[in-house]
Amino acid sequence: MVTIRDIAKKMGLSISTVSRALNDNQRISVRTRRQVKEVADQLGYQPNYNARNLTNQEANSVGVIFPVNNRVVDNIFYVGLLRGINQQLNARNYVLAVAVGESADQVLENVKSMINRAQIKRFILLYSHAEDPIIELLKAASVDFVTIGKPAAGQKWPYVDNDNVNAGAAATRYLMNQYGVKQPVFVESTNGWPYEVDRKAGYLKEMALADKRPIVFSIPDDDDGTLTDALIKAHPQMDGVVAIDDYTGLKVYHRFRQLRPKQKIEVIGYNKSLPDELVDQHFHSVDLNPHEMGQSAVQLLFQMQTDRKQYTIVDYTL
Amino acid sequence: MVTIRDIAKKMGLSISTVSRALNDNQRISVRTRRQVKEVADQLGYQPNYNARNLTNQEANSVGVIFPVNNRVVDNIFYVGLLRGINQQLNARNYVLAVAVGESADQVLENVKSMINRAQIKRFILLYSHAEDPIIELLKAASVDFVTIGKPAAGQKWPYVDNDNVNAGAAATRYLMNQYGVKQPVFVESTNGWPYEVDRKAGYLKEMALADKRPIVFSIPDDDDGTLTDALIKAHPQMDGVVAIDDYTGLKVYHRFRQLRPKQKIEVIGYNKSLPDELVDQHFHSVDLNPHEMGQSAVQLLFQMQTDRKQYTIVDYTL
DNA sequence: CTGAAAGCGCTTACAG
DNA sequence: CTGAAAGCGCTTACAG
Repeated sequence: MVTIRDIAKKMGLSISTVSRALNDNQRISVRTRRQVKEVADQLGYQPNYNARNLTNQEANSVGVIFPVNNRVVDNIFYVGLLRGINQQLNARNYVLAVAVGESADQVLENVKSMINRAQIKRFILLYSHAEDPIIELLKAASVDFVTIGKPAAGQKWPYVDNDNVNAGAAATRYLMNQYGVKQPVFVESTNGWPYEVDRKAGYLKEMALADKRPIVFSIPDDDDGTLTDALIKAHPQMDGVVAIDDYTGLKVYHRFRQLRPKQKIEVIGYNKSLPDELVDQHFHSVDLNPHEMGQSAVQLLFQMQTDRKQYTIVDYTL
Repeated sequence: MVTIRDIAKKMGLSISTVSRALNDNQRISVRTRRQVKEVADQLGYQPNYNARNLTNQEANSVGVIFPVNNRVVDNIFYVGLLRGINQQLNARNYVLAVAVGESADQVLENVKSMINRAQIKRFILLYSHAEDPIIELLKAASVDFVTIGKPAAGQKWPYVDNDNVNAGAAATRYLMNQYGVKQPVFVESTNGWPYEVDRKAGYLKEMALADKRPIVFSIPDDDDGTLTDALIKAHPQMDGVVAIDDYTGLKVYHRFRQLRPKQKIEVIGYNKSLPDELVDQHFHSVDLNPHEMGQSAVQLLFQMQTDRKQYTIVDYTL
């Protein structure tokens, strides 16, 4: 292993100078800096992260925290985020460390260990929940973090998100304009996540603009189909669905097909969870561009101290 | 931050003794060990990983490497693996570091940096490809690694896998016995991955046992449907499909539905990529238990030096 | 513009 | 059974 000591010896400089040169310290002459870097390259020098982190009292890692109890289809979205995040981290010579577990306690322990033992000072949460013990921990520890998804009303922290009000309106418009849907229905869960509130607001706005009566289904995630069926039956005029996500959209679509096999319906969800080849042509999805969201999250995380910038909005694609 | 020095001072011991006691060194009396640990707990001592890693010349991290160019539906499987892996890593006070990128070169650079700068000595590959430059790098660097999926014929390294021959036979039997399928067809890609070879062998074995004529479709991943359609048309008697994976299975299922809407068909794929609520009741899937595979991968990775154990077989669920 | 020295928090060979 | 000391590879305040 070649160290800065080897470079120093070879060049007849002190290790202080070599260290400073490699870090582009202004106090070292441009010429020396260039020479040191050349020799470093030539010797195949690679900085030892553990040594640097020990001195800096800070790891060059970002902790990426997964939600507990997520749906498997959402995993598709998370890996998109991971790719975007890691692309930016690599460019900064940072390492992506993952915190994921079966229970909130497991993840909490994982994150504690990242903070206290690994000395990780920056985190990205792949979700945004109100009253999350992880968020409390991160705040208490005074480390930087960014969430994917904006915080609930009354909370405030840096985040990356889409413009969900617009995305809700655009999806509604899409069904009406592209597919001639007369009576789109909005389907939400009973969780009331911030993005649900916003997409619904967009739907309601668009319905008002089109002078149509809005219809909202609130279906718990664990509904076995009974409630979904009842709601479909209660609204014979529905011919389109704006679903809060692909999972919900596909569930409603399937129930609808069972109940009214002959009748036409267009459904749109969010997340682009499945490629077009695997879904029916009447099922659509808004792409939230996870790769770009991931990249933006890192950018936000690394410019927070200087900018105090609070959020980034990423475009959706329809 | 409390360090071993603080514990030593408080107890009137040397830091050597404290370090040894915390590491359960036999040379320290059981009594002292217990006392040191008690005081450590009481003070809220947390070991500094960067310091330890610097001394040990080895990071307490495992690099988890994603494939390039995977299909998005496979992401579901990868996150399952990640959860299994991290559960075992947390128990060992290890950190999960991810290598993922858009191109083989990006990932290669990422892994190089993990080896040379972060001093990571153990890796898990979430895939198993022949002639992979990453594998070559890991071998050349003499670090330990385990792949998910067995190596191609002629290659040899430690891995975790299912018994794919059995899984191929079981899926074929399942269609015939549970759903009365008369003529199951096997659909593979043109990639020839080891698991394809094995699942096909299982299918062929089962067909021979049942005294039926095997039919194999080889469809390139990028087929736009033309070849799939042609093959379906050429085999009017097919009433069941054993597909190499869920992606392929769903594609064939959709084409079949378009071509012969009235005719009954049962399809089975692999990976349990989608929850039951989201797929038709005639679509089935073999669960490869990624969570367990991930756990086994870590166990194998940590007992390699002692056992020279070469692989672990994890059960599938049907 | 450059260097000598201290220090980050551990582990472990050597000594007793 | 325990301790003093060296060392892992960096960064940086202090000195010149």
